[in-house]
Amino acid sequence: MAEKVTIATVARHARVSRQTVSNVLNSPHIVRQETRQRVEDAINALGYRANQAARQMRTGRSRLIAARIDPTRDGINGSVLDRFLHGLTETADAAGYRVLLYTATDDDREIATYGDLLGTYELDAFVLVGTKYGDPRTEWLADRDVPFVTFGRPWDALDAHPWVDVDGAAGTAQATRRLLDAGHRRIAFIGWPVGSGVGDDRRAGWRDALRAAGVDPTGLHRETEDGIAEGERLMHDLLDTVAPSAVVCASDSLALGALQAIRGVDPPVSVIGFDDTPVAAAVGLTSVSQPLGEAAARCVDLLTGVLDGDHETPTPVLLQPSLALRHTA
Amino acid sequence: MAEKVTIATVARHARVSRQTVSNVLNSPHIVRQETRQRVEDAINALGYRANQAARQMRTGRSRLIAARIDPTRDGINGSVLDRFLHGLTETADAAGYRVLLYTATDDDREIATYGDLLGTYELDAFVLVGTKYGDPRTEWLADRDVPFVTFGRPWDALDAHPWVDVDGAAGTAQATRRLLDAGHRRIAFIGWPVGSGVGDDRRAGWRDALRAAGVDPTGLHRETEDGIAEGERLMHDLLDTVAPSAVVCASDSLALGALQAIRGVDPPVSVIGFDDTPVAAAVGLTSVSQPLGEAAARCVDLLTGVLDGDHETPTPVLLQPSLALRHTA
DNA sequence: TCCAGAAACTTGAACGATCCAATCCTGCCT
DNA sequence: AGGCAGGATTGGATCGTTCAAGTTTCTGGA
Repeated sequence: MAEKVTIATVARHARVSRQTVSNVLNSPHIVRQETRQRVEDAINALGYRANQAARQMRTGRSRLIAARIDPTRDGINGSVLDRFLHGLTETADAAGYRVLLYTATDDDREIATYGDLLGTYELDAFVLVGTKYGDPRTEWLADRDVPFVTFGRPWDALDAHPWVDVDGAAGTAQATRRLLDAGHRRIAFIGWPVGSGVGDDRRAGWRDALRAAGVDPTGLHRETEDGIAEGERLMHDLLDTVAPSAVVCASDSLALGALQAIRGVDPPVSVIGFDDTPVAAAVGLTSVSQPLGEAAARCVDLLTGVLDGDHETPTPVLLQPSLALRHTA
Repeated sequence: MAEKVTIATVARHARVSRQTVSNVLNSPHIVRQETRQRVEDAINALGYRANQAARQMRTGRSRLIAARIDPTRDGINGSVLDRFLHGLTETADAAGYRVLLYTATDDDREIATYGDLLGTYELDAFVLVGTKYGDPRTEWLADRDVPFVTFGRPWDALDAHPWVDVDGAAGTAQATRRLLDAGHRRIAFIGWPVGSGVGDDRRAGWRDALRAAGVDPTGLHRETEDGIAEGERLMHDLLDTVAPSAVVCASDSLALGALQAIRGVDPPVSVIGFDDTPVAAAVGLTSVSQPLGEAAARCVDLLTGVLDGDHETPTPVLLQPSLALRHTA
């Protein structure tokens, strides 16, 4: 069994001191070219890798980023997180960071987990997916100067922290305009109850696009919790009352419900969902697509900016979604 | 700013030595009840948490488990990994371990990542999802005595390592029997090309169930790569040639394609998929459901067994799937 | 040739926990 | 009262790295 290769092993092999090896790794510019080469050769020859625990103990930095993985709720929108996490892992890796998972069933437990992760693992930063009004989590982290980024903008506009988000209103507006261009006028909207930032934003995009086209949106929208059954119920309600020729939904779950409700209706009602989930692709549902990989990459960018460099709060990033066209609209 | 709470702080507060505090944490039974209580009170009062880096440096154990997160491929089956990872994180957490994510585009890179993770982070173990014939990854890990578990049995039966799997054959057999019980006789199967362990296993379950019922499976199966379009194509082929009254599929993707192919066919053809993905739930597809949370939990069980205790190779675990009944069968 | 000053490199100490070996109690028995 | 056994407690060393401070080597100008 080969003995452990430490910085001392490399130093001996390259006939320099430990510190010089450390300098080659962390501040190469202060080491003479010739010496640096000798050390690098030794590192390669021995297959040396810096021990993260020892480094962390001295520097207090773990090069670990925490991200939460949720229980798959209704499942349809779950894959959004899945794709985001993959992007996050990939980009973080390239930046020399690793992603650590955690779960929590509610905000209190999540905050308790923060304390635990910070205390025992000395995590460098957190990535929060999803934000809401008066989010206690961001407040807690900000109070303790823990670096974090949210995927989802802060709806309070109280404290400014780094965030990345996708412009949901632009997405629904784009969807609505496409329906308008196709000749639709009675374009309904099925969304979430007023009060959720994301939901209100998506509804606003639809409403403003209609108004801009001179169409009165009054009475054309319905609100409910997310879910297929809920979407189906509200679509039936819409068909019975205002008889829209098209509908934009705040999620693919709702859109899927709407699709079931309009089965057999003639002329066919156009439906557009939101999130471009695998389900949408599977059933041919036109849907607003979020650039999740890009969003994850920008999250890492913001974090590394805070962690490795400038102390000023970086500029938030608002990404534009696109429309994945399929045969329902 | 409160200063850092170390084991020395706790010791001072409880009027004992550092070692006693360490004993309370690691070998509570050798400390007198009264003293233990005093130390525990101090720990709570100060909010002390053992620094993982320092512990790791001395013990060489990181209490970190690595799991791979794949790019979502066709997306439909992606949520399987999602749900597994969530279960893994939850159970690992309860056992005092954390899950670290990594990605890799091919086996060679994945193995290179193993070396990196082991060298710099001293990972305790790996969880591999999916196995294939002659998997180079398990070989590499086994050669180096790195603890690992696979979710998916070793198809070679060469080297025995701990694994957890779901009995795919039992799942398709159960699906097939349900169709037989409903009166079907011409029950087809759409699966993956011969040579993948998982695919062959699922086909075998269907075949054996048919034979057990005295039905000749010859000519009733088709093979293709996974995908909705592929499933649709092969279902059309089946309808044109053997005209089955029901079909069992190796995945929900294939089943979804089959569903599209039979639209309008009368009498309706029954379809059963595999994996019970969100898509299946959404479109009402009956599907074989894997106990993913349970599988993840058993993976953690096996790992902790290897890590914290006995040196003997633990017994593999084969879990039974169930049938999620919906309206397509 | 000599010296100042910079550059390059080396040495000792520290991070916070655990392990080891030595010491200190405490209760019990004679 | 003294001695002893056994468990409880203590100090010191250690893991591998980086920081801070010290020492040597190099460079160039008078």
